[in-house]
Amino acid sequence: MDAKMMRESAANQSEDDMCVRKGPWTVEEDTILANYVAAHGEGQWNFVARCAGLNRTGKSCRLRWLNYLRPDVRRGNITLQEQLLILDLHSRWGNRWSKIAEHLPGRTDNEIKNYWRTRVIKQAKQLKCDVNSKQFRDTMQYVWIPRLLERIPASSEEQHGPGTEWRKPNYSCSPLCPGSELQVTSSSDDSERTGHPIGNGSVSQTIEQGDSLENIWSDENKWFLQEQLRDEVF
DNA sequence: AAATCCGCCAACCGCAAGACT
DNA sequence: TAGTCTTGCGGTTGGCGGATT
Repeated sequence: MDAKMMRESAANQSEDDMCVRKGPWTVEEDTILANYVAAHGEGQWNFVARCAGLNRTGKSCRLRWLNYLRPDVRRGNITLQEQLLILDLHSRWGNRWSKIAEHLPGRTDNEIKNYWRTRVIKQAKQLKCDVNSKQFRDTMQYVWIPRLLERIPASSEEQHGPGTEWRKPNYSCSPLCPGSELQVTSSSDDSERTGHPIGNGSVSQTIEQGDSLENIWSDENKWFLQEQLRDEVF
């Protein structure tokens, strides 16, 4: 089919948009879409939607295929390695979900985005800081990422042979930004749960020139942060 | 047992960029 | 060059199911 026919087809589609189906996909729809893509390949999603007899938009078909039906889509929990990679890549590229997803084979941008919003932003809220703040980034870089590295058994590295995307990042405590302040706020629940006398309030520390996180945190601050993070999924 | 809350995830929406006419 | 359409991306929402009250 040439481009002209595709356009005519697309033009006719606008009439059908009035009664286009939305919401969850049925097994029948999945089968139709999967069979059609298997026979004709990906792309031209508006055309696919129309010719496969699916009362869906092209966008909806594309999304369903990429996020669910594609044979190489990986399902299940995000592994520790994947978590680490997401944190690492997000620190470099920000919310470039599709770019990050390129480095996690089988994972979709949607899945990574959901992971970030449900897990990482939740952690930031618990720490009462903005997810884009330097405070949170430092906490991630100097606390969570090292903790993840500790939890990844050596054997798991063997599972990632040559040619795979996974690599163990080399993190070090570089000097922090002078003048910024690290702060963690606690609730009475924390002291009740842990028995530590810190109680309500917050701990904070202003960063001086040349400081690294390791040497600026007092023992109490370190302890508090560890307690905050002790049971986290990270 | 019923009601409510909350986390997770699939799917939708709006926008921007690029291709095409 | 302007208009139209497709594709891809990131933000947001709604519903489901498990946990809690």
